[in-house]
Amino acid sequence: MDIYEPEKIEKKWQDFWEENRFFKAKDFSKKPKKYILIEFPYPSGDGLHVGHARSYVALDAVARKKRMEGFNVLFPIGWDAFGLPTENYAIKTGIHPKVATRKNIENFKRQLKSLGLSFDWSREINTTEPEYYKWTQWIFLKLFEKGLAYQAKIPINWCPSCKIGLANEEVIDGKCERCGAETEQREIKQWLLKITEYADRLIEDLEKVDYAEKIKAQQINWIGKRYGTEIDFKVDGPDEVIKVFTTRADTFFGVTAVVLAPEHPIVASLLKIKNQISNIKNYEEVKNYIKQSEKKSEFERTNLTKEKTGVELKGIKAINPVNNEKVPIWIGDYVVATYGGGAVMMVPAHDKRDYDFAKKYGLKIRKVINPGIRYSLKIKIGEAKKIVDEHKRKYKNYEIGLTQKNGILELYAKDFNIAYPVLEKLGQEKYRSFSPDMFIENEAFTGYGFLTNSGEFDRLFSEEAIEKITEFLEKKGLGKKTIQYKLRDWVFSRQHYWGEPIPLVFCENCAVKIKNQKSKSKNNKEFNEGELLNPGWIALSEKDLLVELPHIEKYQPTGTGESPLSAISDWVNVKCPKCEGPAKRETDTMPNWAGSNWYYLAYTMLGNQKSKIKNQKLIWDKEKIGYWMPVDWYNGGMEHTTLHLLYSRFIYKFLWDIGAVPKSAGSEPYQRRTSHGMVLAEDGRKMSKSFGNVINPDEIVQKYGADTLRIYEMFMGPFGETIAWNINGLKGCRKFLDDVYNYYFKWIKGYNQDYFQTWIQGTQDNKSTNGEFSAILNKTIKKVSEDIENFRFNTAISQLMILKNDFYEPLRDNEISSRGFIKFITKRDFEKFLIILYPFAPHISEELWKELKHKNSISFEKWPKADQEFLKEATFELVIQINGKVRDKVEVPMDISEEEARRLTLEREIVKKWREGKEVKKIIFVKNKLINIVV
RNA sequence: GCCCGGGUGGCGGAACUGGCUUACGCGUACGACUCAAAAUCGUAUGACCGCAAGGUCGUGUGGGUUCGACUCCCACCCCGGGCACCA
Repeated sequence: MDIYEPEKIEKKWQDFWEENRFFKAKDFSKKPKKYILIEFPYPSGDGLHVGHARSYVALDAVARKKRMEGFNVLFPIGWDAFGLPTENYAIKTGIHPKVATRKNIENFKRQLKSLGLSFDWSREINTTEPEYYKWTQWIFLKLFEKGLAYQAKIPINWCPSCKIGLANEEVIDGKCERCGAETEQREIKQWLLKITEYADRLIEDLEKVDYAEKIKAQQINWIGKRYGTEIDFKVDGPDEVIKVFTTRADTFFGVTAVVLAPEHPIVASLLKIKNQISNIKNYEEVKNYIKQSEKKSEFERTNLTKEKTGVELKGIKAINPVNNEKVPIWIGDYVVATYGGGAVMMVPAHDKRDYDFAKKYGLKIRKVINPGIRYSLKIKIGEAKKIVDEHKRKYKNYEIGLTQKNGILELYAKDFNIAYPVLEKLGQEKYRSFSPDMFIENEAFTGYGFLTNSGEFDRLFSEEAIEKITEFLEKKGLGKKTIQYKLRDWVFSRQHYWGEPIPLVFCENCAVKIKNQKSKSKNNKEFNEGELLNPGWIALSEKDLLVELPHIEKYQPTGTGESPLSAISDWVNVKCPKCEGPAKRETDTMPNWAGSNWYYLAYTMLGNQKSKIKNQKLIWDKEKIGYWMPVDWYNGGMEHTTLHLLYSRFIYKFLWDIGAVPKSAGSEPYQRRTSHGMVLAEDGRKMSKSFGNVINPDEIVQKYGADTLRIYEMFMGPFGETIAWNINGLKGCRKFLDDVYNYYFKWIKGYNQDYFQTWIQGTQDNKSTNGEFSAILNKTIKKVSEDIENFRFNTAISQLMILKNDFYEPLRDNEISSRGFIKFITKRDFEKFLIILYPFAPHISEELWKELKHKNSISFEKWPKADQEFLKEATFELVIQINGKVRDKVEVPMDISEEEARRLTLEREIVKKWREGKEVKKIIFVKNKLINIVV
C-alpha cells in the first residue's frame, strides 16, 4: 500500500517545474499581467528563517492561483547582498564579502527551492553584481544632477574604541554593539538625499494605493506633517531675531520664556558679541552648559526619564511680539535642534515639558486657556459648522467651538448652559459622549479650551484663536503660517567597504571655478545643479559608469572614520571628467537601502534577454517597466514600513518624474502592500541562536515535507499577526495531507479494483457526487478563492480541512461496504479539491493529479468557479429564540415565509412551555435565520 | 504622552452588514486495536448546579442602546507594535 512520503515526490516535482520553466513570466504577453512581489532577502550566513518562508509561501500561493486564473504572473526573487552583516562577518573570519555572499546565496537558493516556490529564476538579481549596481549608481547620478543629493556635516555615532562610525542599529542603549564602549557623537561630512522634498507627495499619494491601514498610519506619522505658526521674537539689545515654531499660537499670551537648543546658531552669535554690548552676564556658565550637552550622547539627551536641564542667558531678554512683554531667554538641551528651527516658546501652564522646566527653575506660570466641556458629534463637519457659526454670530463671541481630531468631530463649550441650546440645534443627544476637561492643580492643561488673560482674544476657542493670533502676527510682520515635518533628509553615505561606490569625484580646480562663477551667471550650462550645490564635486558621465568596487583584501575599518577604499591611491586618484585636472574619487559607499530602492524595476527588465553588449544583461527598458509596473501585490515586514518602503516610494517617484519610468505606470510603485507577522519560537521568544530555539526549515522539510510546512505556515494563525511556532500544529497539518493521500491510495485505488476501474475512467464525471457534497465543495471553492485575495490563509486552510473531513470518513469494520467509504465522491470532484489545494500544497497535488491519469501538469488547470446553484441550500436550521435566548432549532425549507415559520414555531413543545401563563408581546422574524418570541 | 492593532475554551484561533459563541487545528480524558508502547481509529471536552430532564452564568471591566450585543455607544483596565522632550 502506498504511503505518503513527501521526500520521494517533492524533489521530483521541483525539478520538473524548473526543467520545463513553468513559472517564467512573459514580457508583453496578451494575458493580463500580475506582478507579485516579496521583499528580497538579505543572504546572511544564518540561512532561511521560517519567518521568510511564511511570507514567501503566502505569495507563492497567490502567484499560483493567479496563473490558474489566466494571468501572466511575474513572481521574482533576488538578493539584497550589500551591507554590514556580511562585511562584519568578513572582518571576523577573513573570508572576503564577495565569497561569503556567493556561498550564502547558494545556501538560500537551495533552501528556497526545497520549499517549492514558483519563482521565475530566470530573472534572479543580485545587488552586488556590477551589472546591477551600475544602475544603482546611475540613479544616484540622476539625483545628484537634479540637486537632490547634497553634502552636509552630520553627527554620527562614533565608537572611540573600534574607531568606526556606527549605524543607529549598531548602537544599543548608547553603547557599541561589538565592544560595549560608550559611543560619542562626531560630525562628519555625509551625502544626503532630499526626501523631504517629496514629503507631501509621499503622504498624499497614499490615497491612491491599497496599503493596510496601519502601514499608512505609520508612514504618515513618520513624515509628521504639522501646520503651525512661526513667530519672531526680537532680542532686546543685540540685533537678533529668534524664530520659534508652535502649533499652539492660542497659548501665546502664556509665554514666559524662550528656550533655545544649545546648537542654535543664535546662541553662538549671542556669545560672540559679548564684549561689545556687554550683554550676557553669566558667560562662563553658559559656555559650560553647552560644552556639557555636546558631550552627552543622543541617547542621554533623549532619555525622557531624566530631568530637564537648562541655563538662562542672563542680561538679555526676548520681546513677545503680541504684548511687547520682555521674557527671559534660556538654553535647554531638551529642545530638539533639528526641528522647528531649534527654538521654542515656553508656555508652562499648557505644556507638560515647559511646566516641569518652569517648576524646576522657578519661572512664571500663566494660565491662558480655560478648559471647557466636550461632546463628540455624529454629524458632518460642514453641517455642524454652519449651525455653530450662525449661533455664534447671533450671540457674539459665544464660548463654543468645533474641532476635528482623528476623524472625530468634537464640540467644545464653556459650560452646559452654552452647550445645550447648540446641541439641540444640531440634533444631538445631550447626555451622550460627554466629557468635561478639567484644570488640575500642579499639572499643565494641554487640551483645547477658551482663552483668558489674552487681551482682545479672550473667550475665543483655541482653534479659532490660533487663526486669529496668526493673522494678527502676520499683519505686524512678526509671524506667519508654516509647516514642519519630522521627516529628515536621508543620510546616504557609509564609511564602509561593502557597498556601491558613489560615482563622484572631487576636483579643486572646478571648486574654485564654481565659487567664482556662482555670482556671475545663474543659468550655468557647464555644471549641473548638483555640482553647483556641492562645489568641487563632479559627476561622472553616464558612459563612465560603472564604478566598480575594487577588490581589496583589507576591508577593516581605517580608524580615521574614512572608508577602507580611501587607502587605494591608484583607485582614488583620477582625472576630473570636466577639466581633466587631478581629482579624487568619493570613497564613501552607499547604504544597503540603495540597491533595494529600485529592484522591483530590475526584475521587469530582465525578461527575454537580447543584449548585444558583452556581459551586459541588464538594460534600462522603459517599455518593459511600462508593461509590468506597478507591482500588484507587495508583501513584506512591518519593520520596513518607515525605511525601505518609504525610501523606495521616494526613489520611484523621482524616476517617474524624470521619465525613467513611463508615466503610464503611475506615480506609485506598489498598488497593494500587506505585511506578515513574525514567527516566534515555541517558547514565545524571538528565534535566536543564543536562546537555542531556532527552527531550521531544512529539518522541517526533511522530516515532514515542504507541503506540510507550507500548509502549517498558512494555517498557524492570521497572516498579519505574530505567532509562536508549535510542533503539534505542524503534525496536525501533516495528518491532513496524509488523509488526502490515503483517500486516493488506500480507499479509492487500494480497496476494490473493480470499483477503482470505473472511478478512474470517470464515467460518472458529468454528474456531481451528490447535492450535499456539491454544496460543501462549492462553498469551499468560494471561500478559498476569497480568502486568498484577502490574505486570510488560515481560514482557507481550515475550509479545505472541513471539506476533507466531509469526504474522508473511513468506515468502521462492521460497516465496510464494497466501496470502503460512506462518502462517495467522483473523480471530477476530487480533482476540484486538488486544484484548490494546489496553491498551498503543490507537490502532493501534482502527484495525485498525475495518478489520476492526466498528461498535463495541474499547474495549468483552470481555477474553478463556485457554482451558485449549489451554494444555495434547500433547507436551513431555523433558530428559535425566546426573549433573545436560543431555546430550540428546527429544520425548515429555505425562504420559508413568516406566517409559516410562526405557525411551526408556536407548535413546538418548548415554546408552548415557555409561553405558559405569559402573553406573547412580539415576534421578530429574520428571514432564513431565526425567529424570536418575546413574552 | 501620541498613533495603530488586540483582549473569545487548557492552547493557536473561528464567527463581527447586531441574530446558533467557540468552526478548523492542537492538547487532555476515556475507549478500540496491541503482549505492550507508538502510530491509527472512535467518543467526549467553556464553567457551574443536577442521577437525569434541564437550568444558571459566560467573548478584559463597568455602564448604555436593542426583542436580541463578541459585534454599536460611553468610561476604564490590560497586552502587542510604532513614534517620542517633534513644542
